[in-house]
Amino acid sequence: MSDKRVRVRFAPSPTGPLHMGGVRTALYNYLFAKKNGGDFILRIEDTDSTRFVPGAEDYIVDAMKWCGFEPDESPQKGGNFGPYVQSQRKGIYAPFAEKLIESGNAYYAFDTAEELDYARDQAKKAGIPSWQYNHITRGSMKNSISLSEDEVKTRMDNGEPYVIRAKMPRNEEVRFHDIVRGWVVVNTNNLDDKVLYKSDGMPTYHMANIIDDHHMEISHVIRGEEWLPSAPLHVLLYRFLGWDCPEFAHLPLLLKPDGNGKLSKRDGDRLGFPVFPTQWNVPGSDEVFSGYREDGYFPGAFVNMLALLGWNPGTPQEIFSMDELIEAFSLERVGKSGAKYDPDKTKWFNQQYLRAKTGEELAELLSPILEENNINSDSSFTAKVCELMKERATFIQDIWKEGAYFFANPSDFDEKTARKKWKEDTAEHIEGIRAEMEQLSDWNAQNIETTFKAFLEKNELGIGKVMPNLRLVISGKGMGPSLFEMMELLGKEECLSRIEKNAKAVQTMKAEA
RNA sequence: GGCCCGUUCGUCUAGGGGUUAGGACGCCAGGUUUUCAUCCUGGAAACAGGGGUUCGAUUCCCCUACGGGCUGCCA
Repeated sequence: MSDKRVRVRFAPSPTGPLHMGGVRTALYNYLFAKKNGGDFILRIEDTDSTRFVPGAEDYIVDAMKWCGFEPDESPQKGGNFGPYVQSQRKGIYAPFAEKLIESGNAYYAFDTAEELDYARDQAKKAGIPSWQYNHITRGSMKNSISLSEDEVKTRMDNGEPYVIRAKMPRNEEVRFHDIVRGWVVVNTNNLDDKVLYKSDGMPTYHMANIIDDHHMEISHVIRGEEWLPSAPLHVLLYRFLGWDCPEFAHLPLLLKPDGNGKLSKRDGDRLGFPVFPTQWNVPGSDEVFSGYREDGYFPGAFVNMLALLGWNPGTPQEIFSMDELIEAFSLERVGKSGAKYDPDKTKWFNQQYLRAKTGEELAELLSPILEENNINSDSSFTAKVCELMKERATFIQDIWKEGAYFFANPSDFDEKTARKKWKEDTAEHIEGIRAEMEQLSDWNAQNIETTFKAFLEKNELGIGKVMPNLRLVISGKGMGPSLFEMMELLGKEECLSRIEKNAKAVQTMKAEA
């Protein structure tokens, strides 16, 4: 590693929402930059105007913000190396393409899309699965190497569309070091003459990438493994232009939890988990892709999970704040092999994060859900409910789903409990308990429990015979947190009224069954 | 097909020439609990295969198999 300032970039193309693999790439870039006191840059690579999707860029920015990390330089924020959108940098690329032509490392090519298709088609018929535009085939195509100087000039003068292709050297070993993978060696004979500059006047990724990374003084290129095959081309391009090559780190891919292949956007809704950080509504259609945010995950839990998918700190620690991640992160500890995504582990992370929050924090997060359900609840009461419920919840919604009875008298009663536990004499016992409790002046869990147990003893009743039924009339459920604490929280008046009202309701339900 | 990358429990992974191959998720069993959850204890569960090198290989090398990526005027 050189003594240059660390500057890294995350460079998505605005062709859709950023999926979790992309978020992880961005995260690793961010962690690496912050760990090394450097800059994290967001650059939008929109050189393919045909694939532009409205809203995608905003989505990317918002999603990163939700995840808890933001670029130091970006289209929104600006910076000293802008603009940060490639379509706005259009003018700077052409001279470098021309420079490559002059130095003999690139050439003009006039082949039309149809002609290229034809060549590929012919090759396929001859049993060659993938035809390449390379040192073998370029002589038989229409380009400034195969054509005479005059003909090239004529075509150009006539305004015939052309592209600029890189001219791969023959039989040369390209070696480069990858921080994750070590030395990678490729022979140029296996490389094709990639298009660098398109006929629409825009550079391709390969060209734009190299030029921008150089001008933006990017020190480390941290990107997905899918770029590994084109890295030798990039190394060559730096060399042709006489520029220093940044360090490379190619990250392993995120794989589908089932079967094979890399995680793709349709896997989530197929397998029941989001692949996107936040929900994505496909523009101009009703299609919606679910997001971690909307599904109730904490951004910290999501990011924590993602950080550990392909990287590990070398210690048993699993729960990390963003600052701790920055402190612990290093590219050397990034794994080499693809990681199958495990939705269960993500849930576990969320549970850990939920449990670490205070009742007050959870109450704050629960309040919109209460509002949706037209519940008006005192915030300190809500906080106590959250405190009591959080041990058995994975998501904030669980607190509502499992504990709605704290906020309103239940109208449904667990059938299984009613069927198995509610006997002919139950109503009588419940009423007896109610009467005893009515006498209680100091309403707290301890006293409620004492009173309850005294009643059992006096009437020689087993705890299992009465308690589930009492829980049933208080909460409508067969299980949940400590019954006495629950009753304390609900208050004397509410409990007594529920016992009376709900015992009758259960009785009726039994009779009807 | 070609090129490149990879391969430790089901999954995420630690480790690394001599280890009872460690942890986490999930799973199972027991304990705690009025119940569910939590929590505690325990359990099943892995070095892809074959050749080398070596006193010794899961670890180093080679081959095979398998997996993945790339193979566009997409990024």
